[in-house]
Amino acid sequence: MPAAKKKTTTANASPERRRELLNIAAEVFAAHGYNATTVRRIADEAGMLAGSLYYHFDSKESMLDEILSSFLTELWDGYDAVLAAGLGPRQTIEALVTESFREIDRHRAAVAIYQKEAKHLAAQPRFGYLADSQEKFEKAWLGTLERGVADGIFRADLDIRLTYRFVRDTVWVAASWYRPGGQHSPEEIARQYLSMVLDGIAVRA
Amino acid sequence: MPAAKKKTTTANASPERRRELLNIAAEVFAAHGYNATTVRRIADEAGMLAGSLYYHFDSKESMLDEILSSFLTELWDGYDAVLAAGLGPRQTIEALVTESFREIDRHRAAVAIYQKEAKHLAAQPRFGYLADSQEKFEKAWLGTLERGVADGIFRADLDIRLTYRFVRDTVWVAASWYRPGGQHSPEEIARQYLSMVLDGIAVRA
Amino acid sequence: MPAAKKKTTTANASPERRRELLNIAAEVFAAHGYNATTVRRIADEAGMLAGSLYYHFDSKESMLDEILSSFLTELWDGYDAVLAAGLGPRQTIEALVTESFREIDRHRAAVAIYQKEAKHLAAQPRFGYLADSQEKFEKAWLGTLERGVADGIFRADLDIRLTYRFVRDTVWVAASWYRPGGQHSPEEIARQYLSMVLDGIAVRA
Amino acid sequence: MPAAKKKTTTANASPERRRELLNIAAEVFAAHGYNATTVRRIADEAGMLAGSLYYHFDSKESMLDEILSSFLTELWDGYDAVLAAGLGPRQTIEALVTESFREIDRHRAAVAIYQKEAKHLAAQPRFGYLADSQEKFEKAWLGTLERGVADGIFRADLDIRLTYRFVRDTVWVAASWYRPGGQHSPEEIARQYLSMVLDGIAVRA
DNA sequence: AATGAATGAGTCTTCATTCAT
DNA sequence: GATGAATGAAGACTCATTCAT
Repeated sequence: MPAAKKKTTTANASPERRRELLNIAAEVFAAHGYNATTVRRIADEAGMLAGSLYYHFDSKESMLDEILSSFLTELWDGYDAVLAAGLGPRQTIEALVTESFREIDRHRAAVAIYQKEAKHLAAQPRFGYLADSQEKFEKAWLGTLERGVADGIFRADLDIRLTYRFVRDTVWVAASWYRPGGQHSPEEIARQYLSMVLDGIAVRA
Repeated sequence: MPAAKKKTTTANASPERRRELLNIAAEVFAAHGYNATTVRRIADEAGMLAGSLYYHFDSKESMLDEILSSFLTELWDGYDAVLAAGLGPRQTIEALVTESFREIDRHRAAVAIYQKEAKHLAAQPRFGYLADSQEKFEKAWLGTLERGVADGIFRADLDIRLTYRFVRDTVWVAASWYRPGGQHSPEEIARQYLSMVLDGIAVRA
Repeated sequence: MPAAKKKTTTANASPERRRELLNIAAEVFAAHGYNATTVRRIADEAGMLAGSLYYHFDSKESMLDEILSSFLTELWDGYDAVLAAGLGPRQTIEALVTESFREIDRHRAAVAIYQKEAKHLAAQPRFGYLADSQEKFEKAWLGTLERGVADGIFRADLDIRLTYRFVRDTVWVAASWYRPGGQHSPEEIARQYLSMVLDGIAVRA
Repeated sequence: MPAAKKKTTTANASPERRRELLNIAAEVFAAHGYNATTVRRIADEAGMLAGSLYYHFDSKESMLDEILSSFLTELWDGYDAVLAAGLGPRQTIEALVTESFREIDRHRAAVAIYQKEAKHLAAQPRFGYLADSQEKFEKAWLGTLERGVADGIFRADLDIRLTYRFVRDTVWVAASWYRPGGQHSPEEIARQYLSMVLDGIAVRA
């Protein structure tokens, strides 16, 4: 009499150990790229043999999946709270940028991976949620910018989609150089970025 | 037997064919990432068999090398001309940004590859010139910004290194979405980007 | 400009070489079982390295697939000809048995593999044709037997499905001991088997 | 340190639990083949973890061993009784066939495994008893048939070895489709098989 | 008796590269 | 200039097995 079949998803193992291992994996993926990272390298870094990782995870891809999806989950928790707060366009942008830098602070590796790999991963069914997230993301930011233009708060003489990309990239690329625990706190970096993006770097006449 | 070991095959073949093949390779590298791109894929795209590429090139890596180095050569031709022109800080930044968007227009694939792979490639001796270029690049941009701050043209209340990264990333990330022959000319995109970077997106009080 | 994309099915390579390799593979599969056979073993037997087989075939499974499907194709060519000939039940059975032994003679390895692996393979979508074939097979044999019983040519006091299995197994199991080029020709073996099946081994009173 | 290396764990545990587990294992081996069966699959089916099986058994192979050897032991108990009874050739064949179907009824899984794996296992020293059994088996059956031919009870115009294989395979292959508790009792199936084998399926003129 | 976590050997497969033709 | 066939090294993954708890 079969007892508990189909526990194949390898969701065994204590969540803490999984987290540890995922952090290690994320770090290596971020540093060398997903494809260039060997499972063995991750295992080395974790002090175990390559095959042992498969006790905790189904595959290298499922590690990536879990890293990205848990990052996006947290990100959207923060974003949704901001968007639900009913702030004005400028305050919304400020809050989104600040929240973004906080996420970069907490999930630097995941963000870096996201930057490098999201585009081609989004094509695979398994990573369809990346495309979904991108769409939702665009709607939130672009919508806020448009509202700001309509309200006369943001400049109307700029191509709004260009502006969107400008702000978006400006924020996320930071993951490529940001180091947690560095000179500036995420909030301070956000403040400076916002100042640049909103007011420009030129001295006002 | 003469000692002319390597490079017996390479560099035969008409330069035009090489260029064609490198363009194809660059496109595929840009789309899927260098590591994820198989030589066979490039060959498929070129209508030949994988092995046949080795009549034209020493290795997959040498294709990458040639793509990146010829891009950087052109880039520095443009940059050096700008830097030698003796312009003021603001005009220099304007000219560098414009030149950069022109390079993105001409070498979109190469720039995209550069963005994704430069960081980890720079560690390898063969790609040492990437690190050199990055250093020279930083010197040029950061120097100009510092000059601008000293001259009272750029704001002094911002962390200058943060500003540098902001401008640098802002420009190059554009390669990830830019499509040659699109709605805006490189010059027009440069103009809008400059307006954002210099004056900010907020309406002036 | 991509020329001839999507030739991924690895149906390159001269058909003769493929056949040679498939014969080798079939022999090894038959001797040790599909699962217990390593790709390396096949390659060894073929005088090449394991990886080299992948120039000719997509996977170990596709070798198995090709072995089984090409056997079944030939088998049904023969069977269909017999069934289309409009013979009486007894003559049909005789012809089917004879044809079967000829197939065993020509495809001994494939038949042995079929015997061992068909049952669990048939569950996989890729090998669905095995189930189809089994069904068609049953229809042909069982139908002929039923016709024979109706015509008063075969005994009516036996469970007809039991009889079907008896005849079916009787024939195919022979693949496990048959060696081509042995003492008896396939036709001679067929003659003796038919004599046993039709008349029994007991001396008639 | 005493020299009692192996078998420290094994053979602990209540014999009933062992039996249960062996039955489960046999079922899985029979369904998917020994090699294709993972220890984890057996454990799943038994509602425990893979490692836990090693409290009861030394190895996967030892499970197989125990399954096959205990089947053969029982089989020979039955056969030996028949052979010792001093029956005539026809009655001996009848008794052996009946006994065989009873074994199939009791040890269906073991018989199915035996059919699939015996040939290549027999080569390994550990399973030498399989070869021994086969030899003894052949001696018993072939001898009885020869005696029958000599006595004028069985036909003399057939190749006796072919006849032997015919009868042998005819009986054992039944394990591949037989389901205990089905429509016919083992004795009834034996009766029908004997009728076919002895008298043939054709209506007597 | 059984679990959780790991080992280590081995498997299939991929892929850059070579080279005779 | 290109093909066809192969090499060889490496990679992801599997699985029987071990063992402390």
